[in-house]
Amino acid sequence: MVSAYVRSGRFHDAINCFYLFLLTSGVRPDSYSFPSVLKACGNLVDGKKMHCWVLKLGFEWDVFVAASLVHMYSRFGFLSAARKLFNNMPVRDMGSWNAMISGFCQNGNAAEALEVLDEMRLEGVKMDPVTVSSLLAVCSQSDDSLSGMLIHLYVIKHGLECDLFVSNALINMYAKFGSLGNAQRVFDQMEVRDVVSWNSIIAAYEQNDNPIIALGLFNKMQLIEIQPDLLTAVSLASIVAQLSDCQSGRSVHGFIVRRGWLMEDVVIGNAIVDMYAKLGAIDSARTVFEGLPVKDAISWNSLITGYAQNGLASEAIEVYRMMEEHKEIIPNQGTWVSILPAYSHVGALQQGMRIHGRVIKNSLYLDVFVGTCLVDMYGKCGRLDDALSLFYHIPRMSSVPWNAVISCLGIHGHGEKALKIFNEMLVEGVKPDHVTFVSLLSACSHSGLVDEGQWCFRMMQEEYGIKPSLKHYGCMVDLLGRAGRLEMAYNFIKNMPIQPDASVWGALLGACRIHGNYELSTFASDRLFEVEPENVGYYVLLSNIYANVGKWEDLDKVRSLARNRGLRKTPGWSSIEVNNKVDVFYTGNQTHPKCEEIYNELKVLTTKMKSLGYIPDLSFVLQDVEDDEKEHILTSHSERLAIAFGIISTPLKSTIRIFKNLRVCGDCHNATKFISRITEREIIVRDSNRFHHFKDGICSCGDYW
DNA sequence: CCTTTAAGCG
Repeated sequence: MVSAYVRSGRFHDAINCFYLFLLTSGVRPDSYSFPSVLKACGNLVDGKKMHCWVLKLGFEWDVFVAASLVHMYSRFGFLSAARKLFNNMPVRDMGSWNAMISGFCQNGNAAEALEVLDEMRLEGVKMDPVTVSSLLAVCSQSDDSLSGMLIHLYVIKHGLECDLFVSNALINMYAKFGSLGNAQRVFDQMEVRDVVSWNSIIAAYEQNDNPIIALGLFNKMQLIEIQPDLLTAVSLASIVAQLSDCQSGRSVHGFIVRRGWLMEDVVIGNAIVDMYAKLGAIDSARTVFEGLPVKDAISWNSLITGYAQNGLASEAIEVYRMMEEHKEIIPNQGTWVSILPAYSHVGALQQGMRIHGRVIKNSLYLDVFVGTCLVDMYGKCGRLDDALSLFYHIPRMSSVPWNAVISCLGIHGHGEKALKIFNEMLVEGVKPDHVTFVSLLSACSHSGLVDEGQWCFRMMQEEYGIKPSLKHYGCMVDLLGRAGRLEMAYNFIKNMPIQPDASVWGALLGACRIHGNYELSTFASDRLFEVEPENVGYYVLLSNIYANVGKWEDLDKVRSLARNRGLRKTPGWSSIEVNNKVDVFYTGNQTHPKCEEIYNELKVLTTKMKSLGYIPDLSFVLQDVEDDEKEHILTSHSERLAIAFGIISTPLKSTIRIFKNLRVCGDCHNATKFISRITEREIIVRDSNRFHHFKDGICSCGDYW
């Protein structure tokens, strides 16, 4: 009975059953029941108590029972207790060694496990399939490919390859290391394969971004009538998400529901939540999440990430708030990595800093993922200095934190500094990847560093053998175009070895907007509407160009073109965080509780601005209306409402941080310069493109934007 | 008695 409970994972029931038996029946347990119940204890916590019972009933000389105790203690990481028992063992068989080693392996304690292994070798005891399987698992967990390969050599030398467990462990290990060839070779050599073998090889391809081969293997597995289990389904969910196959997603969901697995195991539920989120069906993800009988931290993390990745940052923040209300759910590293990007996205600095505090409390501040998210958060919330000093305190062996800090410097317009940090990266021996160069090129383009950008683009290909992607090309067009070299940018596009996409033509069109090139903008927009006719942003951009040069008929044409395609202008909004709360303003907003005060403040400001020489630039208004009306439209732009709200709601002369979902309008940019001078405040505006730091009537970007 | 496969995040 006890062992039946253990096999089905009901450890509490196993232990309770054992105690009931012990205390009521008066019959001595035998040497078979103790090992089972000790295994249950190893999965929970009260092993000490059970150890007492072993001693009380005189079972400590039983080899099996003693080995179980050793395993339990080494699994908890109680080195000395395990060792003491081990040294006192009457007989040391293979099982005792394995008990000790596997305990450490299951604990993730690779170093200890390998130490015991050395000892075992010194005593002339050879590894058996059990030892090997345990060790291979821990090598893959701890990324120790060297030890893993050595063990594989041992396996070949001693003919252990034919063992099912050993082969399965090898497939898993090679999958973890990304060597799919080796994993496949082991799989092909196997004479007998069980469901674990199939799951392992399917997961190998699925986890290494090869969903098509993974799916093929799944079909093969069904053909030879191996029944898929829960773990197969977990891989399957990820496969269909990678293939963005919504319909198959629904089938996988149905398959799992029919088998009742969704109610049985939280892991598969989480996998389905993640699958729907990745397929963009965030509402389905929410529904599955709500229906889960048990939710753990990963369930919550998956939903938060799902919202954040679908661009729904406020929903992600709301879900995190709900998660905090469930005291029994303890947020972990994954939670911070899910929620921090959402805070970055809306500029919720104060809330992000609260997370920073918790991260330090949980000693997770040295985690590369969390550290990178924090750097990104500080950078994107306008605290560049904090982002930089934090960067130097987190591990930076991989390119990931470097990419984040370079990108932050770029959006703040510090191109030179970004290049300097890139140089530091090379000096420290960190290899740049394709993301590094996207960050770097965009940093150059924001700062007008044309030559440096071209140098980076060449170096990327010649020294690092990275083939430029559309993102890189887009950055280059932006770099040349912004700097006014429109002809060069256009020739650059013509010479591209791959088909330019909308982002590339969009960069050219954006440059035309800045430099007012009517002819080229017409040409660029024609190409643009061929490849991406449904992006409303480009119609607005083109309207801006036409309005600027007074081509009202052309503007009307663009408008009706967009209208005929059923497109509506993305509403502009700006947000500001005051007292841990994010307020959002839409252009022309009349519903905010402080609405009247905001418009009054703007009226007062505008008068002062005009006396200092501010002239509204009416060319930024797309509507063909009277000048008075145009001026009013400019004044009610969302960024201006947010700034005015900031002025009346925060202490005098304190810094104001604004977020805008689209690009800041040129007139608002000019106006903010005046406002910063009048109110003696630093005003930091982050728009969809970059940061603008306004202070004493000037902007850090030097109007290069 | 001791052995293999699990979901989220840059």
